[in-house]
Amino acid sequence: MNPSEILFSHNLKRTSCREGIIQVIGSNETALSEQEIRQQLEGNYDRTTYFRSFKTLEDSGIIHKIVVDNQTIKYALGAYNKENRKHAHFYCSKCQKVKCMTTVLTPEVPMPEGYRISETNLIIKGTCNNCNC
Amino acid sequence: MNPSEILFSHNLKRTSCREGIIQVIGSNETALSEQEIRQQLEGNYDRTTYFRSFKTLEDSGIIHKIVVDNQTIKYALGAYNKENRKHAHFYCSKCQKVKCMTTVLTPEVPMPEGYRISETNLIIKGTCNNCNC
DNA sequence: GTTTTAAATGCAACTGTGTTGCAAATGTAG
DNA sequence: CTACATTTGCAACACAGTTGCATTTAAAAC
Ligand SMILES: [Mn+2]
Ligand SMILES: [Mn+2]
Ligand SMILES: [Zn+2]
Ligand SMILES: [Zn+2]
Repeated sequence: MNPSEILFSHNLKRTSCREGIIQVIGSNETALSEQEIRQQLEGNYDRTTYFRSFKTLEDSGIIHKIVVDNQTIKYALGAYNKENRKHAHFYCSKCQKVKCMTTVLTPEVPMPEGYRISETNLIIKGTCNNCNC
Repeated sequence: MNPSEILFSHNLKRTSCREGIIQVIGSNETALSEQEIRQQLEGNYDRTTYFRSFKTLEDSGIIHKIVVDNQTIKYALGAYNKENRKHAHFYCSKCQKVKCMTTVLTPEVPMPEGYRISETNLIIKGTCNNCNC
């Protein structure tokens, strides 16, 4: 599916900003920050528009947001794997890239009595296969 | 150990701001944000001083920082349990409190060839035992 | 194709976090 | 008490995030 079809299938208006964001994120191996997306995007959209677009796209599940730390936020396509499970994310402290580790699922955590889990986020930091050569 | 002794044992100057931060964090069950710490602290310190104090205290391992999302940052005492292992953190989306789950260790994650892990963060979101009554 | 309307965008203004440089204040060792 | 290195306060700045409102636009209705 191309960006336009993706938006249509989620009952979202097909605006150039949204299509551009999906297109750029979809053509990268690693997750991208707002700045990186903006640099790869032709149209010059307002910051507000980016944030509202990210929110809309995230709410619909077209993209997902990865919070590495309070200064490092990245976006990638999709949200779940085939089994509707969430995956871990890897942050390389050398190249600063964030990769969706689709083979590493977030763990089922045994919680003390009384706690209910809605979401589990697993962020792994280290150096990636590229940077360890 | 009281705040003054903690600072001394880490070769840090015993300033009132640092002692206050340690004291406030140490007397709370859950992790605290900068604002919450400031509210419970008597002295009126500059924001810069807080941030530099947090950094110093974190670098020395006296406190640890918990990044729930890019808008929610909390601080708690300590950094490791007895076995020098890191624990998971629980964020309650009802009461917004963050709790160190010292019984839940961060998992040993099996990574693909070539990746080296330096740190693993596990953030669990849901509702806590207090809010589920 | 034109009209209509709800939704998306741009802009201005604002909050909050994080960061730096530098002068003044302070903790600590001698 | 004195001297000195460290910490602090202040000013200035960078940048993420958020809101209200007027304008523009997508897409449905005609
Ligand atoms: Mn991912
Ligand atoms: Mn903790
Ligand atoms: Zn790398
Ligand atoms: Zn709660």
